[in-house]
Amino acid sequence: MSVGIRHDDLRRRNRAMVLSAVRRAGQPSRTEIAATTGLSHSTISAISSDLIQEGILAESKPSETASLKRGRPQVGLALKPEAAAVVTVVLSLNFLSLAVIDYAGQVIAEEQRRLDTLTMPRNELIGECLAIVRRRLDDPDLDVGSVARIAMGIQGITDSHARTMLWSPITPLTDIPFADILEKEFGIPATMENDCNMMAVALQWRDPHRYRDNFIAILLSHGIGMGLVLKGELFTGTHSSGGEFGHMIHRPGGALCRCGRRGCVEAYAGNYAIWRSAMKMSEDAEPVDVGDADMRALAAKARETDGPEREAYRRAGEALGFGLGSLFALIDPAPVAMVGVSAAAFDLIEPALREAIAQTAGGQHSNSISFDTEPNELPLIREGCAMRALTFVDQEIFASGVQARSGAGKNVA
Amino acid sequence: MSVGIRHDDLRRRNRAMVLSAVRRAGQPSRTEIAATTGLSHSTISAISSDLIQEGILAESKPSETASLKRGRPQVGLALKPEAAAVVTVVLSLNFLSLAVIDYAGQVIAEEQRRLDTLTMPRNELIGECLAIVRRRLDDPDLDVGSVARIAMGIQGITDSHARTMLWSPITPLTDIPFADILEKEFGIPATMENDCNMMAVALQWRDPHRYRDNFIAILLSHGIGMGLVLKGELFTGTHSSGGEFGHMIHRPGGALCRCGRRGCVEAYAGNYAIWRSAMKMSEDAEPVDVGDADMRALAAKARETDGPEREAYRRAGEALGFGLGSLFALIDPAPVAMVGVSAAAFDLIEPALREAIAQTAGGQHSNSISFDTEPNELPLIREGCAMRALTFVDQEIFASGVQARSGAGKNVA
DNA sequence: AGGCTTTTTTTCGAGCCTCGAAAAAATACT
DNA sequence: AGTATTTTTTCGAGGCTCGAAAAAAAGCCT
Repeated sequence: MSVGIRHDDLRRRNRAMVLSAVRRAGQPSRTEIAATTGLSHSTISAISSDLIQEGILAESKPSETASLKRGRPQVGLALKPEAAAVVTVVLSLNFLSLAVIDYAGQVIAEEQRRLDTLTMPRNELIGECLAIVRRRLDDPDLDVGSVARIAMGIQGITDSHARTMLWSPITPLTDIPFADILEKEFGIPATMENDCNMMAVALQWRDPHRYRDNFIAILLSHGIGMGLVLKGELFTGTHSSGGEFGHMIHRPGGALCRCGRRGCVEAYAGNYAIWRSAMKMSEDAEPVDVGDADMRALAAKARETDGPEREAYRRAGEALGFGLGSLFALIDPAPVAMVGVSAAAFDLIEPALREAIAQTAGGQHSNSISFDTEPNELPLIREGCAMRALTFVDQEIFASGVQARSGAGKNVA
Repeated sequence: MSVGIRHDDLRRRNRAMVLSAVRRAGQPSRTEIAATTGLSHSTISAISSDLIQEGILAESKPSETASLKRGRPQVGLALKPEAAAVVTVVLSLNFLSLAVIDYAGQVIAEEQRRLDTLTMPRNELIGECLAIVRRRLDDPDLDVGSVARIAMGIQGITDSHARTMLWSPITPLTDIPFADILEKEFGIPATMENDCNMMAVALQWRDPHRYRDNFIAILLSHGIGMGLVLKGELFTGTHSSGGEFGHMIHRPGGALCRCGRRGCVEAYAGNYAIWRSAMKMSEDAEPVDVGDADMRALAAKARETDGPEREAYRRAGEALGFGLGSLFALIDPAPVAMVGVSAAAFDLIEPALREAIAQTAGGQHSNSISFDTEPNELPLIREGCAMRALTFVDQEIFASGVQARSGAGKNVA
């Protein structure tokens, strides 16, 4: 089954450990790296000396705080920004955004574009995505040769290998192999990631204290999505990106969901569902798009008077609560981050949510389950894509040593 | 975060690979092992020569089928039965069973006992478990020194490290650290495993073709349990054994569940729930124990006439179907094995189950989801415990080389 | 029967890798 | 300026895997 460890894998893995330690810690000294990896000082010394020679790491001036101690001061190691670059492409409803990010994680270029994703034919949609990347790669200011990875993120379902968009609410089109398309066009390795998974990855980097080994990111937007990290690893389905929390069944045969089925959590907690309920429309009413501004107005009204608007949020909370309860029955409770427009209305959702979750087996100690909110999902998705792409470069390219790098490598003797 | 690879880990890991390959394949030749592990012939030769010298493996006579080919015949390597032994203890409702299993996986001794688990005080329950083990270890026919691991399985929730029984339907007692108790008493490393997880492990070994990377084992008995294998690995919760499929919410505020809450899948599909429904009792009626014979009679009656009995099974199927639908939304569909008394009544359950699952997002291709049934759970649980314990011996004891083994080692120079 | 072919297994030297100890480097303290 | 302290590098030892070649153990062929 799983394959044995060859002798050359050893160095590769330990180089990867060092890179990972540096990316996580920022500017760790060799001694710190030795401590976190458990490898000997001599090994760290050898590996970091190689990595510096190859132009992947650079020594940074000793941190000023260290001056208090006696002894030889530690010298920090940092990722060399010019060692490589990655490109992120995020496709969401009527909106396409791109960023170029250096190896140290800084944004060095970006571009955004509105487009009518719902009605675009297949060729045009793909064409726009390729064009925005090409424009940036053609930029003479950019060292094109150093772009080592493209990570595309999309709202919707992708396959478990992160290569193909299987289905998305932003377009009627299905099964677009974006990763293959990008790779063929630009000759740069690419992935097609699920938006909520990338949100989770970003949270892990933003707040590793709170979001480390086990947590849940839930997107409360038009639809309901989820990114799940268990035991420090992104959880995906066996075939698709999985984690379709929004389509767990809340009430069998219940309200009509955007997916065409009935009773999904989303059919009670998605923006369209809250809107439909607040407007006292039938649960069978066809889902409609609701703008962010309208949702904010709805939330304001719900806060003001105890009418159908407030009841709509209450029902959304109930659906989310029972859904989370079922999820917690499977994985045990974990911290939750609520992301998206309706996360700004979490005050309206939370009471019913907690009440519902307390009625479930998974929510036994519902008070100890903590929620955090973040109304803006796009920056998170981009950050997640960036970190995904960068760690790929760390683990799969730079860890392997001997690779022809055109960008920063040219200065090396 | 994760730790670097030391030089000495290399050998350990590769020895573990070889042992795993031999356990999986039965009597593979060195050449076959080299092929499956990807290691070189020289390495396999060196490692297997060590393992033979240490009394862990033994050469077996060349297989007769190979005689057709030219060339030097392959010589098979097999696990040496005397290299070690493990003990399994399975505790279920009013029933305690033990088995001693040799390193090659053959049962070499067993004992079973009835006891009144529901009313036994804490000390007695623990005492019975210790006593049954002690009796076997005191057996003069048994080479006690070679017992390298005890795996205990219990119906109920265990912690994610497989050390403590947190809760079980077979006793009102909670939080019994059986693993620690056994270790302290006998000085042999022990674990406390969840029954459904062990069913899943056993299926993986019984039919690796069907149950390999992704599958689900569901226990249809008094309660509803689940063991889940994803990407080849047993899935557990973050704190508990997790996978409490039976307590996902089917109908918010619905029928009374044994767990005291309402609307759980189990409150519709557990034996007591089917019985309650067939007897036209209220959904609020307190759950009662139903014997296996009674359940078989109920199933027979349901097959005979289209009355409340058949309807009860239909409702059970519906609950299981919507529950599976929600589960599949999270992990994507996978093969399912139905285990336990009510698996023998799966013909009564299946139609409604398929109908329900077809109404869910996860069950889009409900016809392609395949079900298998196995009415007897106890043998599976024992097998799972045995394989768990044996692979522990492979990976954690024998893989590390230099260890003082009393049993088979004494013949080594 | 004896030599030849084929396949499996072992042997042997080369090349890496990590480790521990000791040396070197760089700073604060006295 | 010398000493103590801490970090980093150097160096030799020991292990591990690998590839190539040799050895072993059959069947095949004349």
